[in-house]
Amino acid sequence: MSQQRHGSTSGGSDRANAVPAFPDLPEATIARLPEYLRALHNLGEGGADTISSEGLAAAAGVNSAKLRKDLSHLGSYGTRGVGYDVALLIEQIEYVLGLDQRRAVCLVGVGNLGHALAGYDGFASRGFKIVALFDADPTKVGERIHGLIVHHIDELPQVATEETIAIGVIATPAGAAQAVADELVGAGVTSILNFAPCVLSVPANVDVRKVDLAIELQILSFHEHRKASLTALPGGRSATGAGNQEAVGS
Amino acid sequence: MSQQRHGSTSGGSDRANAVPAFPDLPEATIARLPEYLRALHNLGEGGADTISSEGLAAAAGVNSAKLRKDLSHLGSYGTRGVGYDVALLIEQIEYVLGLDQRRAVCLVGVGNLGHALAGYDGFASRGFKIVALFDADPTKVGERIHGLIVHHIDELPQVATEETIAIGVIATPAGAAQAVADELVGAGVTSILNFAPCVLSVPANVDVRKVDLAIELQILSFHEHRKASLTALPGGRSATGAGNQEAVGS
DNA sequence: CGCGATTTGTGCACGCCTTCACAAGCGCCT
DNA sequence: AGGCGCTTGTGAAGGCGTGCACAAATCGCG
Ligand SMILES: NC(=O)c1ccc[n+]([C@@H]2O[C@H](COP(=O)([O-])OP(=O)(O)OC[C@H]3O[C@@H](n4cnc5c(N)ncnc54)[C@H](O)[C@@H]3O)[C@@H](O)[C@H]2O)c1
Ligand SMILES: NC(=O)c1ccc[n+]([C@@H]2O[C@H](COP(=O)([O-])OP(=O)(O)OC[C@H]3O[C@@H](n4cnc5c(N)ncnc54)[C@H](O)[C@@H]3O)[C@@H](O)[C@H]2O)c1
Repeated sequence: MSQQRHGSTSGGSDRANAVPAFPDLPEATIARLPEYLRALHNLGEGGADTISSEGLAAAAGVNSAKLRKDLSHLGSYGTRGVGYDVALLIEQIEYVLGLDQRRAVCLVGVGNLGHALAGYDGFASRGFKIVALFDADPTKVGERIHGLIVHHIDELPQVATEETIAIGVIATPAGAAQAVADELVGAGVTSILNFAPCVLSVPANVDVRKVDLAIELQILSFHEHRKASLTALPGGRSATGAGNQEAVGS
Repeated sequence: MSQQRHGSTSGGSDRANAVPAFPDLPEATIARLPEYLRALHNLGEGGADTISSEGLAAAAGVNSAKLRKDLSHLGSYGTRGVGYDVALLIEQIEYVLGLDQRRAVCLVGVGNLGHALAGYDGFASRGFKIVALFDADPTKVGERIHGLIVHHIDELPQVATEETIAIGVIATPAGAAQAVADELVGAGVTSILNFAPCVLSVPANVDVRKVDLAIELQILSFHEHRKASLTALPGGRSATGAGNQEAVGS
């Protein structure tokens, strides 16, 4: 989820002022919208014109009531007795998420992980485009990866003036992440996706999301540990095929 | 996953010190423990013997009250007026997370991403060890990556009998993920970390966590969209920056 | 034209999580 | 010994999210 909400915790005003184009969606809802969107695309390719909340919920791995409530936050785009128009709903969700406008992404740290990310087509397929790669290692600068040339990190300000970069992805070692974040912020980046295992400090108007594999594994480890300590008296396995899924979370 | 929240283990049994099966920690707390652990290791290397909740909270990017409440769930390992003993707390958290026992991990799908994951030392540094790599592509089988040989996916059952594999990591295309998950479950894996953008269906006793880059980017995109539609100017800068994605309980 | 089947949208209750605020505990200094 | 400052641990309040259950809305059909 997001770490820094709107900065004003004590500011009494707020509330109901923001009427830009859409209401303030619950953070939990926002985190699920991309999942719905993916499910909708799959369904659309399967030839479905409309889909019920039950069906879409199953495809997205969530409760149908939750899905309906989530979608109700965007407005009423369903038809009672029928379901949701797949194409219309895709359009709406993409609009709310701001996916209708191409967003420029830059990637800093073209190492093991960065290399994989640079070639990931999951970026482009959702309106994101990697416009620049950066690294501090002179031996990597100039290298061509998936059609992009690796720039030196010092060139970031200049590249940023040529093209407005909204999102920066950090794939450097943890020790360099804060410095990189500072440079990204200085270059005008307002959203950061951080793969380095460390806490980043950024201005309040910058959003940071973190992906940490080690944390995911440790959470799984805890559940393994717990499961192992319950084997004494398991009480039976339920063979339900119910899928259960952790969300990301945010 | 299932939520058994009956009062089963309640009662007045206070297992304040040491060992056995532990209380049910809130899922939110579990997700933060690894972050505390990382911060503690950093602090420990910095030479600190004790750390206050305020200091540790800052290092982990959370509220200090939250941190204290989280730690209180594990028992009382702090000293009022002084703080927490770094080494002791590390030991306790590692125990609770089950990191004191080495957990065998296997990785399925040695492509772009899988290749990077196979070489990631963030696994080993927390008690995890990749014991096997699998892929379906005959041209990749036999390849040696970071000291490990890539096996064909069909060999999974056999390898699993040689070594108990607790955790499986899926880094295949989405279309193959469910089939791979089924095979992992069949081989006795009870925890899965899924990088493929799809919903997995597994038995109730298997935990699944999902990491989806595209979702992270889309959430950032939403906030970009929102920020762009607000022409107001924000205020100061805050020093928080933890990212944390949350999720629902397993 | 009305009726039943179907599905959305939502009021409501419940439980989890966060955060505040403070008493209790601990060490140190005088 | 006693006071004082510092820090933990926690009770309580409030907010957020979830899921149930149902009224309202819509379609198809006789
Ligand atoms: N490899 C993985 O599977 C994986 C998984 C999860 C998280 N991570 C994390 O992602 C980060 C990168 O991992 P990796 O395995 O790719 O490491 P890596 O060492 O292979 O790559 C790091 C890259 O960052 C570059 N770099 C270093 N300092 C820089 C700076 N100041 N500015 C720009 N570039 C700089 C290096 O030159 C190198 O190319 C690490 O923080 C790691 O913990 C890696
Ligand atoms: N590359 C990235 O940066 C990135 C980032 C996030 C998520 N992902 C996701 O991770 C997954 C892998 O991405 P990638 O870029 O490495 O793809 P890739 O095509 O490079 O690698 C996929 C690998 O899986 C193997 N494979 C296919 N079917 C298999 C099966 N049934 N059993 C075992 N192995 C099988 C393929 O042979 C291939 O080696 C995809 O689902 C992708 O969406 C990738």
